[in-house]
Amino acid sequence: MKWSRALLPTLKDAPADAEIVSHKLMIRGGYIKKTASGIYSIMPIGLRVLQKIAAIIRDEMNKAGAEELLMPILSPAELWTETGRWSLYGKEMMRVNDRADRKFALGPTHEEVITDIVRSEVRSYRDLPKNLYQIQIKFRDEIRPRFGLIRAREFMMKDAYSFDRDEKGAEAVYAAMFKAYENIFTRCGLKFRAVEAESGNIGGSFSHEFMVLASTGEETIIHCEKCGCAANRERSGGKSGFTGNASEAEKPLEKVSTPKMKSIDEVAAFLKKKPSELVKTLICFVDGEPVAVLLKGDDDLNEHKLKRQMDATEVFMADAKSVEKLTSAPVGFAGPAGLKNIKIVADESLKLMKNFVTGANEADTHLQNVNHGRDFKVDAFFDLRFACEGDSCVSCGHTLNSQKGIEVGHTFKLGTKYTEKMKADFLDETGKRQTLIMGCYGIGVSRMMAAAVEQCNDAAGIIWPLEIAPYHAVITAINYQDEAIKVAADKLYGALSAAGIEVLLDDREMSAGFKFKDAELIGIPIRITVGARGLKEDSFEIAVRKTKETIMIKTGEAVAKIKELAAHAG
RNA sequence: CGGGGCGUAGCUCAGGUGGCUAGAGCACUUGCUUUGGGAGCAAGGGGUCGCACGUUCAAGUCGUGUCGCCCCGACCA
Repeated sequence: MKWSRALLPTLKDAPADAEIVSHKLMIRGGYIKKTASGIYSIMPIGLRVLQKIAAIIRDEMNKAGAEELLMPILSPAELWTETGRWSLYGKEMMRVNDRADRKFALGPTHEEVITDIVRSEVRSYRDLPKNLYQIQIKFRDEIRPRFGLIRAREFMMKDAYSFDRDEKGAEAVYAAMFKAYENIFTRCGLKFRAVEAESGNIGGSFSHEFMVLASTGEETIIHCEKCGCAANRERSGGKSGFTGNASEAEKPLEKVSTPKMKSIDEVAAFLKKKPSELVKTLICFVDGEPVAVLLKGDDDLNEHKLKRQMDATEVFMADAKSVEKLTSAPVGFAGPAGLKNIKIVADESLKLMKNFVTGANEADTHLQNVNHGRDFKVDAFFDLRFACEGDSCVSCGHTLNSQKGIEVGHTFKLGTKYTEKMKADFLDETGKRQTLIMGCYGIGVSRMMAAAVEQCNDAAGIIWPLEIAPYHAVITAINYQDEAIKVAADKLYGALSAAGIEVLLDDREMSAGFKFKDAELIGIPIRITVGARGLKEDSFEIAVRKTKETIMIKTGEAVAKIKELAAHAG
């Protein structure tokens, strides 16, 4: 492609509304253009990247025995009603009515649709297993779209759905998908980590997330270098090194005035204590019931753990009004002692604590030397805190590290969650009706493009891994108006194209510096400079974007060298 | 949905206590010069100042409403 003919608008300044590096660089590099909030047009070179990622995904999915299909973007309300998700999904699912006023959803995911297809076509164990996938636009009306393609409302997704006759089969396909995912991210040239995860809205029994590692990622991964286990911060159950003071004698309860001290840090500083000597009391609603949750002052509540431990479907923090009503004190002064009509659950660390500080359920007042058993009764102890760096690994005891990542893939073992409700079953060898066992496997294709940029960039711009770069090479023709340069550049362009190298020829009437900056901004892995200086020596200059390494090469050897570089860069 | 902010040229942004013809840089067009790190000179084109209503002799500027966009939070691939 000749640059002068491409729609490839680069920008010196990033638009004011771009916040993170991938968003800025993709807009500046002409990869994407915002059409509405959270809705982007993919510009030509952006599409090239997306298609390369998609091609790798297709290849690995096909190799793993999956079969591609394409489902409609609109799905009828009736299917969603069958699983209950028409009402459960909430506003994130965009709903539309057709001319006859029939209700449809803009597909945020396709479990219902695929299950409907499979239940009507699969009747016998002989038809199993099945693993079907599509690469398609999804729409989720996000509460707050942000970060460009990282959290867009409309996005490209690969979603696969497997159907098996038994657990053994389901686990085998899950393992195959896991392996395929590892291959996909590796082939795309990305550093990533697979972690244990919460299954969230989709549901199911277990699940993994695939994180592209990037310091700017929103997700926190807790992992163990020694045994290799890794989990999303929400899921991770590290053991804290907290030893407590359980052997201390119980001291008499004491009321202290703490005017306007609401936060743990304020109270701790005021009482000259460490935050870990305080206990925070959080009022939550667990399936509508108020619950007081106690944690060591420097720990944070992991609501997912609370939800799981209490076998609840919905957990949220109480609003200020409810807190005041339940504790008869303003927010910031809640404590377990004296609480009535409310269940009290505590993190396990409290077992090790004596003579701690809590709120007094009274404005501007805290209690010192509080002890459970004596001053209040804990209904249950659970692991409720967020694991953090420095905790020790539950499986091997080694110290845990944390990393930031961007979630680009998610695999779920769904079991019969959908197939049961939708009566998707088959007859086994004995003629008995059995429910299909399902799994689902997603990759955010467009998010992956953004995550790659987030992982691979420098001050000058994007640094694409070769496998997903829009072009392998760019020929920067300095002064293309000069006949000798034009001839040399055109010849090289033709030779590279013939050799299967995807190459962009910068034939614009721009100054050299401008073209260099543009080439670096859009992130093409290999740049070949064709200019008078090199031609005098019958040479071109080759520059590798990633290493900034430059070499002079005789014009006749350029194609071979570039082919070699392209092969190695991967 | 709660809190905050912003809408002026393709992009970044001035102007804002009302005042006559709305500005700058970058980008764009033409010409000349230039050509190995975001070139120089000259001449140009481009705006219903988000939209509506109101106040006023007069609104980019003040008021009300509305729409859009962004940030923080709750929520999430």
